[in-house]
Amino acid sequence: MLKINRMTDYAILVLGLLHHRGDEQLTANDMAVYLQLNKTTIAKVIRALSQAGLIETSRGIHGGCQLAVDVSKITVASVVEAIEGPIALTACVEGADEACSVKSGCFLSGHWNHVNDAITSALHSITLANLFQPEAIFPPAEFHSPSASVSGASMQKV
Amino acid sequence: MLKINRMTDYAILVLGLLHHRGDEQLTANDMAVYLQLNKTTIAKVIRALSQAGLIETSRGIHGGCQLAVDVSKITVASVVEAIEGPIALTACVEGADEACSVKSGCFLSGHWNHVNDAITSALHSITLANLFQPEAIFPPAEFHSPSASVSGASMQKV
DNA sequence: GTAAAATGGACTAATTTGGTCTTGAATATG
DNA sequence: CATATTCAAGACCAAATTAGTCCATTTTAC
Repeated sequence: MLKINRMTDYAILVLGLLHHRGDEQLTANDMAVYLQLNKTTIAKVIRALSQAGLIETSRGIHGGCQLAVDVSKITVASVVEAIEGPIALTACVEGADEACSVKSGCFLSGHWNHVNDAITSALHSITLANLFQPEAIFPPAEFHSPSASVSGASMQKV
Repeated sequence: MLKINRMTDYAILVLGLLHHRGDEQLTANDMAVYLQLNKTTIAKVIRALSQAGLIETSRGIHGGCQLAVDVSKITVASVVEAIEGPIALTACVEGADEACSVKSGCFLSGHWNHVNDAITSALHSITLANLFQPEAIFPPAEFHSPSASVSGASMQKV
């Protein structure tokens, strides 16, 4: 269905929140409260983003998270890959973890790569800076936290 | 996960088979045998493709299916849309059946459209003719039917 | 009228995804 | 050093989605 899944959606909300808060270190708990999501769910997202190098985390009593990279350098593709792994629509795409078992004889061999490349470059061409409208994001007066079910970025089937 | 789902995969196999057979009318049963899939599953795919106008069907004792449009005119996007409905990655995209409930205040409002447009145009830019390599498709000597599980086009998570 | 074919809907099973829980490891503080 | 806090990691269960099957209906050629 070519849908963005919810965890990726959350990841974008998390990155948006970190961006909004600038240098401030936020804990998983802070963000869970703001985003009205479960703490461990946010923790999962944080871990994935941290492993992908998009955010920096520190443990301990004054630990928390910060953006490791400016939002203008973070593409939608990198967020998707951080959460969902390499972008590969089908088993026939190089780098997919489940290789096509009819490799040599497969009449689509190599051609899904074109489709996949097209998608990937489309996702690479859009940064989070493009996605976040600075003036619209997180109104300073009152922080209108989008809940999970009404999240602006919430995914759905295609 | 940005994956192509299995039904869409089957649809592409069906279209590939119809293309290979040229003018010949094939029944759902014929195709199910060739593709080693269940007849009713293929029937479902046929119905969707027929409703989308990509194939022509005729009922009755000598009924069957034929391509309604040349493969050079069929884009990957049109197949995806035929099977899965309008391409929309998120709830915030115009035309999605589940409207974003924080519309006015949503800080991502309108921006998912960019992502969605990028994906959609990527899928529109690739035709089935691009996808099928005429010389590699369905070797004339013996028809090596790719089974469901080993389908060249089989989907997987991304 | 009968057989073969698509149509359509309902239902069940399988898979995937999301969310929760528990345990462990790191770190600042006193 | 003990403790509280925080991220790390994996196991697990629940929910949602997708795939597949079945059955009855309609259409059409013979």
